[in-house]
Amino acid sequence: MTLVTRLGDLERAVMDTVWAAPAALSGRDVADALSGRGLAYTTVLTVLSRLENKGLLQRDASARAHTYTATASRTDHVTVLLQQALGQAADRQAALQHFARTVSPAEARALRQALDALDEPDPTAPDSRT
Amino acid sequence: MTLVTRLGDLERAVMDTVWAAPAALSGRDVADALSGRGLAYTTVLTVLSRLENKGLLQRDASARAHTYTATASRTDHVTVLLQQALGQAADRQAALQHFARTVSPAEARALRQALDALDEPDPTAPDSRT
DNA sequence: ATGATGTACGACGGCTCGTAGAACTTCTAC
DNA sequence: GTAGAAGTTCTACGAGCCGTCGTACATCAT
Repeated sequence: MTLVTRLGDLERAVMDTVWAAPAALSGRDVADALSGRGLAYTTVLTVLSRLENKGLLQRDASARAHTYTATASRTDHVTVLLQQALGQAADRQAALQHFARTVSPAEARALRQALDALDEPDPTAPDSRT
Repeated sequence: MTLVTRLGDLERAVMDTVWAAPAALSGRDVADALSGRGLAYTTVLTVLSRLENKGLLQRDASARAHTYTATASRTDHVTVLLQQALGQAADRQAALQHFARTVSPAEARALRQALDALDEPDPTAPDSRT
């Protein structure tokens, strides 16, 4: 598996459409959502197929009009991107520390909160040792 | 300014070489460092020029053999990559929280430490107001 | 049956990247 | 001061990716 992450502009727009939708979308649905671009319908279908080949979309071909859903949530996808970016660092910890200084205060709070939650692995379970 | 970040394999190898060096490197230096690849010397020069055009390298042409240095540290570069990845998220805070759960314990500690340091803006300066 | 709707496949043009040769410009060592 | 070494610039080509469709073929409803 190579890098899963080479997305062009239109590909990203299609993924955004799929991620924003509450349910599976047909090619027609996506084409309609992107009608502002004046694309041919087949263009959208081609991109959907390519995204399926890249493993980002899953196709349901049971009906005549195939429908597509994302294989991973947008947040999961961004996490992969973040890990890939981090993988470029020589010193991952230093890179993270540098990065931490570039986030907004609200984002810093969100991060800290998530890190704190890591220390309480399962807040719903009764503590096994105290 | 578009995305500064499209690096191919060889381009990355060259950047790694430059980042790993303590001082500016000539084309010959880089070519020697990458001699394992059996590249033509001019290939290395071409890549160096492209990286300069992308803004990742700075060229010193004062001597006959031009030398190159990185315009940003590797850590800075990774930070840009991380911010770009984060920019793909619909909900940046949620993405960060999700990401926080995927880092190693040591990385989590490093992150927390950097976040804590954010609360003490300048530990070296005397407090201007107390 | 016939038009509407849908999919599959192939294709083309632009751009990026790895790759490098050819031509031109200095240095340097006799 | 001249020949070769070493450097740079320019141009180019082939592969691969991406936006973009057209055409051909399948299927469904009327």
